[in-house]
Amino acid sequence: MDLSRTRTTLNSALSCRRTDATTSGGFCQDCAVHTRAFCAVLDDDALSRLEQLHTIINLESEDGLFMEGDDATFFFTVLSGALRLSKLLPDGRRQITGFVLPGEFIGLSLGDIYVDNAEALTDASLCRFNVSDLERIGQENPEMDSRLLTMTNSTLTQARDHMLLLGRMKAPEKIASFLIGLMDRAAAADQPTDPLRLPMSRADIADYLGLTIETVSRTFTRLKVDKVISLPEHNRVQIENMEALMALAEG
Amino acid sequence: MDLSRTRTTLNSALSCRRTDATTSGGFCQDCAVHTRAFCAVLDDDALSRLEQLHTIINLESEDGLFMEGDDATFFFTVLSGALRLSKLLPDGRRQITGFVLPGEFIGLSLGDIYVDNAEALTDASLCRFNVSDLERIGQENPEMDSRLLTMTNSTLTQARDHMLLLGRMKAPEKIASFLIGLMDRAAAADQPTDPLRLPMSRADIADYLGLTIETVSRTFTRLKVDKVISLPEHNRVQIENMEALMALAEG
DNA sequence: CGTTAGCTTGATTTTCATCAATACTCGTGG
DNA sequence: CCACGAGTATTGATGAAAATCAAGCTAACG
Repeated sequence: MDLSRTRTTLNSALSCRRTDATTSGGFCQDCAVHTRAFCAVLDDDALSRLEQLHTIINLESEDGLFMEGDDATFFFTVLSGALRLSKLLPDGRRQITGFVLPGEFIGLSLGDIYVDNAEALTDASLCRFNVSDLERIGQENPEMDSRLLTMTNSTLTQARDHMLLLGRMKAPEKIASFLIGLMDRAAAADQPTDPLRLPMSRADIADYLGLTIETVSRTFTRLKVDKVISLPEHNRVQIENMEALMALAEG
Repeated sequence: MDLSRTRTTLNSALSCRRTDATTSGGFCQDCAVHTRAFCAVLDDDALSRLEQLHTIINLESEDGLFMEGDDATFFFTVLSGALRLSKLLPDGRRQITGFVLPGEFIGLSLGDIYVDNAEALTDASLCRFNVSDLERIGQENPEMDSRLLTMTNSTLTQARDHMLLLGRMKAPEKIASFLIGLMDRAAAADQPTDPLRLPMSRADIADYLGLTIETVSRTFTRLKVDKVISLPEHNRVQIENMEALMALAEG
């Protein structure tokens, strides 16, 4: 098992390239995710206060946003790109607990520290707030907590589905479920699904599905041989037989 | 794999023994969990409205409360006992996604149907509300959503910890983590930890940890042989070497 | 007691991880 | 433009962990 990951130094949020609200020239009304993010339910008053408080953060692929154990000072909404959340065992074994897509948020913590690692999967931009500012706005805008509750509950539902996958599915079922889930999300975001782009490495897929990269690779070639998918490029998948894929995903 | 589970008919919430608010004679102030449950943050006014709306449900061990796909009409707070939440694959493979203890709630759904199965692990009593009633109270009492958010977030954190266990831990590590977690929860609830009671069967433990009952059993005896634990009874565990157990749990 | 459900133990098989080598991709510099 | 090298992916051979198959055992209950 690769121990180097535990030693990898991740950038702290503070060291990322940053554009503040006044120079970014962006307003919430123009924001790419303003209809989907937690702030979509806020009125103009609250929104204009958020505008004063936000900072735009730009990450490059593989940049770290925060690590497990860091002070949970900030709360982020993803504007573009994708991030991964992960947890590590002391010996470096890694489990990716989820991918975070535009409109979704990161960094809502229980106590005062983050409970997982967040890293950019692709180049990404985020909208950052101080947790304390956000709490203040939340107290004055009850609809915000309601919205955060709905979004958190949705994430919890996904987490439980993923627990079924991790605990009870075999490798081919895991891969099939993964591809279908990815396709659904791409379709929902009006991104091409034919072929489908894999924005993450084999290592990321393995650590998401509780497998090794070798098993991921072997399972892809197995599906290829069986004419269920084809792989025009290493990070593009063409689904050739959707019925077969769905049959696999269902167990 | 045992297919019989998918055919098992579970009682619907409607068929459970029920005591309504007037005959139960219970008031929120006297409730065993009134300092811990979601309703702890409500003022006297809201509480007295809840009193009018609640119904006490009593379950016996192994009774079903609801199944995945049922209309999500009700929301429940556990007053006593414990329940399990689970998800099934079509062929009967089961993953237990969590145990629900007194003070915690069940049945907050995304859409209009439940996304998992809820069954009593032990005899249990619950406080039941109509989701629609609760939503009304919530709109008038913003602190309720804030409380539900905190509790849901806490459950999500547990779920992610469990994903690390399911995806990356070996059987002995899973069992050790499980025992430590159980001990912490028992200690937090002022229940005896010496020996520690296992309120669930080997099958439940297996389906919670993503193992088979045979592997659970073998791992227990392995820990016993290694003098890490002893098993005075099938459902009591005595931790003999806490250091060794914690070392295992950490990987 | 006898029966049954739940638990343990043993033998064998399967799946996936590990170890090891090879190929592909892409960027860099000769 | 091609050679080189690093990182990533694939493929192959082997091994280990856990599942499966199959008896027994134990404890609880009529």
